[in-house]
Parts: sequence; C-alpha cells; structure tokens
Amino acid sequence: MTTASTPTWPGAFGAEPRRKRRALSRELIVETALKIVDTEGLDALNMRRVAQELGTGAASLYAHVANKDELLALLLDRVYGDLGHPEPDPDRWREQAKEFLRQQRDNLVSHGDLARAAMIQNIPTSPGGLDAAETMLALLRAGGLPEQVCAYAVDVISLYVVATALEESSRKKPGGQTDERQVEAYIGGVRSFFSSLPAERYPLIVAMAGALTRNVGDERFEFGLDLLFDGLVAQAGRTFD
Amino acid sequence: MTTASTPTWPGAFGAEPRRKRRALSRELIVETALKIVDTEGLDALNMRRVAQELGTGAASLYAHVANKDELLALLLDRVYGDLGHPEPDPDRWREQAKEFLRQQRDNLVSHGDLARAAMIQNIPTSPGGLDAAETMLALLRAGGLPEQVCAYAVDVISLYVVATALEESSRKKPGGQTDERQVEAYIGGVRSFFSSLPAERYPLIVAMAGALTRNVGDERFEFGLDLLFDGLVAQAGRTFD
DNA sequence: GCAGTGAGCGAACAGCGTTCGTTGCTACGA
DNA sequence: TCGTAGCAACGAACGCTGTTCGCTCACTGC
Repeated sequence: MTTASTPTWPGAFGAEPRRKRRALSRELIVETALKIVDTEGLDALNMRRVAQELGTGAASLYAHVANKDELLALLLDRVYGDLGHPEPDPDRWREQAKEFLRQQRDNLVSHGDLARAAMIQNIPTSPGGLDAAETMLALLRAGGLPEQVCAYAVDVISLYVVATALEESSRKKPGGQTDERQVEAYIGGVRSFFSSLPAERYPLIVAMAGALTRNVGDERFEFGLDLLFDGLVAQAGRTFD
Repeated sequence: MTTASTPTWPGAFGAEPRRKRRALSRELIVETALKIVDTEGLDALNMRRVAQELGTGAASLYAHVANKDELLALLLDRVYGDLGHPEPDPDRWREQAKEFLRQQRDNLVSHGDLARAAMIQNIPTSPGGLDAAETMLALLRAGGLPEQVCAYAVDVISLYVVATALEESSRKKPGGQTDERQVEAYIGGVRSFFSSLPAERYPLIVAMAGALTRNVGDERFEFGLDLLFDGLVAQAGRTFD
C-alpha cells in the first residue's frame, strides 16, 4: 500500500535519540538511504546499512518499504520530484527544454551514482518520473513537433540525460564532493590507456585519444543536447503510417 | 593475464563426458555463461550455475577467470567481436554506419538482457569493444565530420544502441525466442497504465499513450538513428576551443 | 618409474535480501 | 484506572551470492 499510516512522533524532535522504539517512516527511510548513496555510493546501500543508520534492524524497514527495489524507486522518485516545471513558451521551448534537462542531470549527479539505478528502470511509473515526462512532452509539443516525433524523442532524450549522468558519476569516487583533481586523474588514465593501444589496430583511437577524453566543463553534455535537438527538428517533417 | 595457456583436450570431442578431470578453459566458461544468459537471462548467471553446467564446482572457474566482472567483460567482448567491420566508403558512410549499428543492436538483443551488463561498462577496454569503436570512428571520419564531433558522437551513438537493446530485451521474458505475443502483452500493459493515469495531472501522457507505446517493427530504433545522424550533420560546423 | 606442479574441488566465509515468530509499546474502551 | 487488542519493531534465521582456502591427485618432464 502506498498510504503509510501517519507516524507518531512522541516528544520533542530528537529529544530521546536512544529510546527503544524509534518512529520509522517511509520518508525517514528514504532520507537515510539517500544520504548513504550520497556519501558512500549505490553499492554501499543495503537494507542492513540503512537500518543501522536508524539504530534498528533490517527487518523493521519492511513494514514501510516492500523491498529494496521499491526503496530504489522511491529514491529516484524523490530525486525526480525536485525538478522545477516551466510553463512552455513556444518562443523559448528549446532553451527551456535544455535547461530542464540540465537540471535533471545535475540532480542525478548530485546523488552519487544513483543514475545507475535510473538506468535500469527504463519506463517511468512513479509520480516524479511521470511529472518529468509530462513536462518534457509539453515542451516538445510547444515546439510544434508532431505527436509521434515527441513520443519517440522523449524517450531518447531522457535516456541521454540519465546515461550522461551515469558516466559523469562514474568519474568520481563515492566520496562525494566534486574533487577536480580526482576527475582529472580518471580522465588522464583513460587517455593514456587509449594512447598506449597498438596504433596498427586502433589508429583512430590512438590518434584521437585527446579528443575522445576531452572534458571541458559541460561541453560534452551540451554538445549532445544540441545534437539531439537539431536532429529532432530535422525529423519534424517525418510522417508515420 | 589475457593469454590463457592452451587448453588440453584429451581424446575425441565429447568422447568422455564424465572423466574425473574436465579440461576447463576461458573459452569454454565464456561459452557456457553465454548459453545461460541466452536461455535464462542475466540474473540467472552466477558462478555456481556456470560450474554446475560444466559438471564442476564454482571454485574451479577462478583458475581461468579472475572474477565475475571479468567474466561479464569477456561475454561482452565475445558479443562485440561478432561484428563485421565494413570498409568506409565516403559516399555511403551514413548507411554503412546505420547498418553497423543495427548489427550491433541485433547481436546484443540476441543474447537475452546482456545489454544490461554493457550499460554499466561505459568505456570500452576490451578488444571487441575497441574494434567496434574504431570502426565507428572510421565511418564518422569518412563522413568528413570534424575530429571533436566524431569523438563526442561515437559516445552518444553507442550509448543509444546499448540502451535501445536493453529496452528491447526488457520486453521479453528470459525464455528466449521473440514471442510476439509476449512483447505485445507487455506493450499493451504499459499503454493501459498510461491511459489509466489521472488526465488532470498527466494530460499529454494520457492523450499520447498510443504514440508513446507504439511498437511497429524497428521504426522506433530507426527513428533514433536518423535523429542522431541528422543532428550529427547539423553539428558538423561546430567549432571547439 | 618418479617427483613436482598446478588445476580441480569441497568446504567454508562474509555479505546480501528477505521472512518468521515474538516482543513490548501505545492507544483505546470499559 | 486498568486491561487489552493491534501492530510496529526486532533478533534470528534462511537461502542465496561471490570469493578464498587448503587439500588432492592426474598429468608432465625428467
């Protein structure tokens, strides 16, 4: 059931941290799980760890959350729920859409490698995910694109955002803050790997090692966005059936 | 080490299936694992299951394979190794590239939900993956696209292929063959879910439920390919630095 | 014919998600 | 004010996972 009974909260907030019976709730569990993902990464997230953080046992969580998959879905829903939903303006739809997607990506990368969970869950079924899809569809429709083009496009685009977020997050240790040194070291490692390959077999990869690992701010992400929207506009005249 | 010592193969092929000491090898293990993924899906793949299939224990596999991650990498490498690599023709580069990507996708979807493993492994480091990247780069360069555009594009494109394969495979039960009935049932379920949503909050999703779940052959995949290549050509004039 | 080497292997470990049966607090009715 | 019903919380356990540890023993080179 989605409606958890309202949690009782006896006494002042945080007054008795070690009272025997803590007041658990979906929200508290999701909050705690998100904190773990933020600081230690998705791999460190397990039911026992969440329970430990709440000073209880894993079994207690199952009164509020069906299973780990549902917990992950709730995490994603929470992250997608943090998005602002602009009013579509036909004159600015493209920039609005790009801004919306930037926000979506930033939200994801700010929560460790949570994007990895989003990658598996391909079709949005949670309120937050549906809200995001609805907003994106509205922006595309505001651009005057045909219905079927919008339908196909919304899939490709959100896929790109999630995948980019995943790639971005994989460059950072689960530690947390954007240590520029860390990212640079990772990129450098990949570049030297490409450079070290046999040039007879991989001439282009070797020659383009620099271009392939270029990492200047959000240039890569922005390139993909422009590519997608240019392609989208070019496909606008396409007919179906 | 990548060079496994040449496996001894005593007697005729399959002559003594129940001799005490089986001749294991990387190839045999990979082959067996791939068979399991094909027939039962990626979730059913574990070391004990592979060992059981080979009539031995899980521990025996670790003499040939470092760990499960390496096994997955080997599986992916094998699948990517099955690709044909066309000679780039500047007059036909776009159609060649599209055909190459279709092949890539078909290879992936023909092996259950193996694409899920490919999704995590973002940067190709195995011979097969590098071969695919090299070929794709050659095709893009044959199109006369700038170096940095090719570098960014090869990432976005291969991402799209893998993600599409993943989505496709998630529509089938691990059972195996493309049961059209099954896919239709899945799609229908998603469509009716979209239709059943509250129209006040999700007007576009409800109205476009049909378009969003349209599944006519490879139209969806081809749409994405055309979108990407149109966008790519549009981005060709872009300058960097 | 024999010693030595290393693959094969059973057993075990630590960790995972999840379930079971019990406990004990809390809110409510008598 | 007391008793009790209901249910969240909980410890322990189950079955599964990937992986490691030594022992065994068949094959190889001498």
